[in-house]
Amino acid sequence: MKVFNIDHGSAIPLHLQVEDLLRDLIKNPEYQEGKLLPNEVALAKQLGISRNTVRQATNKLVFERLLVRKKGVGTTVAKDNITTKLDKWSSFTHEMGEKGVTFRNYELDASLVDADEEIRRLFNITRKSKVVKLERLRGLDTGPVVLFISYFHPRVGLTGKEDFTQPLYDMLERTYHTVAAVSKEGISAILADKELSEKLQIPVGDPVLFRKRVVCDPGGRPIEYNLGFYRADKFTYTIEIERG
Amino acid sequence: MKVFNIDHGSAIPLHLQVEDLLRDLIKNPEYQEGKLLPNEVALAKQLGISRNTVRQATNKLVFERLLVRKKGVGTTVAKDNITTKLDKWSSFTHEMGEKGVTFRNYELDASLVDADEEIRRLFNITRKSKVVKLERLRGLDTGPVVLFISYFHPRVGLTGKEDFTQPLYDMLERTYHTVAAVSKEGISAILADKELSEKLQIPVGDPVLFRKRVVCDPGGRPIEYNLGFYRADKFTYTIEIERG
DNA sequence: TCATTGAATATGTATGGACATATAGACATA
DNA sequence: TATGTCTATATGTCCATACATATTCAATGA
Repeated sequence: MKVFNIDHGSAIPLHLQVEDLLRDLIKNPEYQEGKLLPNEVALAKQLGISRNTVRQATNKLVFERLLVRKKGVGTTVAKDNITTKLDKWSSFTHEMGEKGVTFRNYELDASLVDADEEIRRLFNITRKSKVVKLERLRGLDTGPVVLFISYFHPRVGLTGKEDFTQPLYDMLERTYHTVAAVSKEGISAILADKELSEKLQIPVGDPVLFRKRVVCDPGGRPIEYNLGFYRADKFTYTIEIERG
Repeated sequence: MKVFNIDHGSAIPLHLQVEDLLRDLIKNPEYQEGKLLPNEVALAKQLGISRNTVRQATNKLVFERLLVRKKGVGTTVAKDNITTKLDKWSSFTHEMGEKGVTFRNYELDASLVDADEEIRRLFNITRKSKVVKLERLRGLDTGPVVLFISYFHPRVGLTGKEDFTQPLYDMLERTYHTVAAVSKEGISAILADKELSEKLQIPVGDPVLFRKRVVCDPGGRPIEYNLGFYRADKFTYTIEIERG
């Protein structure tokens, strides 16, 4: 059993230490299955801090809907988080597979990079945090069609050394227990710059379909920020209606 | 100027009273434009409560990203919330308008109903809450194409008496200051039951494209739960790829 | 047997105080 | 002019304490 300790001398605020400690603690299967967490008073005493500080930490997890407090009973790990798991969510690979189209990777590169301001805000992480960046150039046998650039939230725990050739969301679910449930996305069109033209093998200035996508887990917490650049001549992402 | 008062005798917890008070307060344009809110110590003193209670209230709004606290400076209303407002988000009416297709309403009915369990969980509201339900049957001149059923979060403030013939998200933004920024959606296919077949004017058992959509404001808070039932023979919602 | 009471226990609410730390502005200095 | 320093101010962190209220369960009593 892991020993939980609080460092009163540390520069890290106590409530943040407790928060991390709790995040670790509730990974334990018995808590996942519904066991009551140590009660606030006991936990405070055990850690040598005040109950208020414990609450400050748990408050955050409660807000994130990781924990559920019940007056007179105790605190447990939330069962099935927030949004009804939507009926269908499929990765790009699956969508294409269902259409009978086979994709291949032209380039694939993963690395650990600093998070820029946009990503920091989106993921709500600090300046010091590193994120895994995944760049994938994918297409048909006849040539590349789409360039994906993905950034993953540190919470997921990727190292950048993973095998990214398998379907991404399957891998996240199986290996990292991270379920991609919903996404927010916006679509617009841009012109190909030099880099895009080279990668997608189109002239500079050609139209490119640009899709931003934030993939979230069932609790609505972001796990991936994904930029997709599609050859507009090869790919349409539309709502279509036939005239009656 | 509205007088803010706290009722110590009320059954409603003080921090909730303060929370409501703040929600009202920050609707004031000067705060929307960045003016510092009254500082915590002064506010506590003015309301005759402790600073911690004030913080308990502001904490919630900070969590919701409505407020931003800055150490040594003060607290302000959050400017442009959370997710980078995605580049493009358009309502169904707009999407169709851009394609040069004109839609008409075949049926339109709004009412106040009890929220079922799914909606309560999605909106995080209590059993007692009523929600506005909007049912719209829309289509081309040649016949109905899609049945929309929408539920609106009570926070939006709809009564059910609104003019729903105008574009929905425009109306929400202009009249209710609710910005629909992002949505989460899932798509699946179902078979038409009796009700659907009658409304969409198709045989029972015909395929129907079923779309669940949760529309959220820029802070990620749900404002609408939307079910869309599309005639699959008239409407496709797809990712298409052309063979090279 | 069954309903009521009451104790134990957990979270919910609220107070009041203390010191730490980041910020902006005024001021003094090189 | 540029730089550093001091200070007032506001939030950040943390504590000890008290009482309210919901829940559970065992003991009690009709």
